[in-house]
Amino acid sequence: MTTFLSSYTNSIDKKSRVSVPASFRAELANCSRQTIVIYKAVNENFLYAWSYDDFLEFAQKIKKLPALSKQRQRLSRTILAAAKPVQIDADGRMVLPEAQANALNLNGKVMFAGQGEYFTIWNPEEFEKQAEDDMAFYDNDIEVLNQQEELEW
Amino acid sequence: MTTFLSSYTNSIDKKSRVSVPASFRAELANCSRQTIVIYKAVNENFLYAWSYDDFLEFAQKIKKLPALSKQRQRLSRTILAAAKPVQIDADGRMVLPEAQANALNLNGKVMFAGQGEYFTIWNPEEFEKQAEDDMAFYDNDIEVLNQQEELEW
DNA sequence: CCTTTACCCATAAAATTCCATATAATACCA
DNA sequence: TGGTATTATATGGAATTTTATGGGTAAAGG
Repeated sequence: MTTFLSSYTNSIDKKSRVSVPASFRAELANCSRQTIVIYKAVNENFLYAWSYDDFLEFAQKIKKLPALSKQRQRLSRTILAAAKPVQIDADGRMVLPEAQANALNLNGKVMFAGQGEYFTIWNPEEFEKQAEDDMAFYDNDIEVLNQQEELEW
Repeated sequence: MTTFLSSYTNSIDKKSRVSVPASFRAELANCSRQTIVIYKAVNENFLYAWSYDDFLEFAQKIKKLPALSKQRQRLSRTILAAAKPVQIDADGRMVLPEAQANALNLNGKVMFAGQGEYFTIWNPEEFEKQAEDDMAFYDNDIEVLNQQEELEW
């Protein structure tokens, strides 16, 4: 299973190209294609990015909802219909889809944050703010994680 | 399971390289890769260092939370995105990530402290201070340990 | 056509590998 | 057991490779 770790900040050029961090590319190497599926987090200012393979697996969860249910209708619209597959070129770069790049209000720099089986894409300054907010929850979150650990035994 | 014991102080050079203590390298020998995952302890002045394998196991706990939940978002941002995997080279050295090295305020020396399935990385002087502080809690901590022992029998 | 997208190449900077050596630890042997 | 040879470890620096990134050009598509 893919595991993206660490974070990186790269430049975005006039053609909307950014280098995908080398370590992320290495993670993708054993996937069936060098394609990343990107969609915007609802009510948040970052993008989700999955390997094509893992995104399909994630999409299964949505597919399991009754085919014509309202929930499925809505989720497949906000996630599946919004998802853009982008290819990684021979130089290890991808082109950020216009609409999604605009949503991030970028200033020449793009930040990639490894978050396990997916990574997220940010305006670097925005990520900094978010990180500060996250700290307020840290102790509590760790507590929950520890409790989960106990349950497993 | 990996068990790091003892402590060592080595030099850090201009290129931010430090030798990983030989006994720690021996401990890592049966891991799938000679990679250490490093991340800074929150609100403390030392770094955690895990074998790649053991860190992935830890990451599993985070991955078990629902993929798009707020809690998982926060934990994976503060821990997974902050975690830097570093390779051990043929000479037994690793490069300390810049941001994390800065956080330790190093003066040419790095201290490694084996703490069981992970080890920690310190500014040697800082570790000395910490050791003194720890002494104040010693009697009480041993008490807790004894109680846990009784429960297990 | 003209615009966008995919390829290809070039290069600077950064990261990694390779080699060389001093020192410390260990093994060997008289 | 004392002394010496051998090996392992830590560490400095040079050489090589990888990465990120800019620009050009051909192909594709409207």
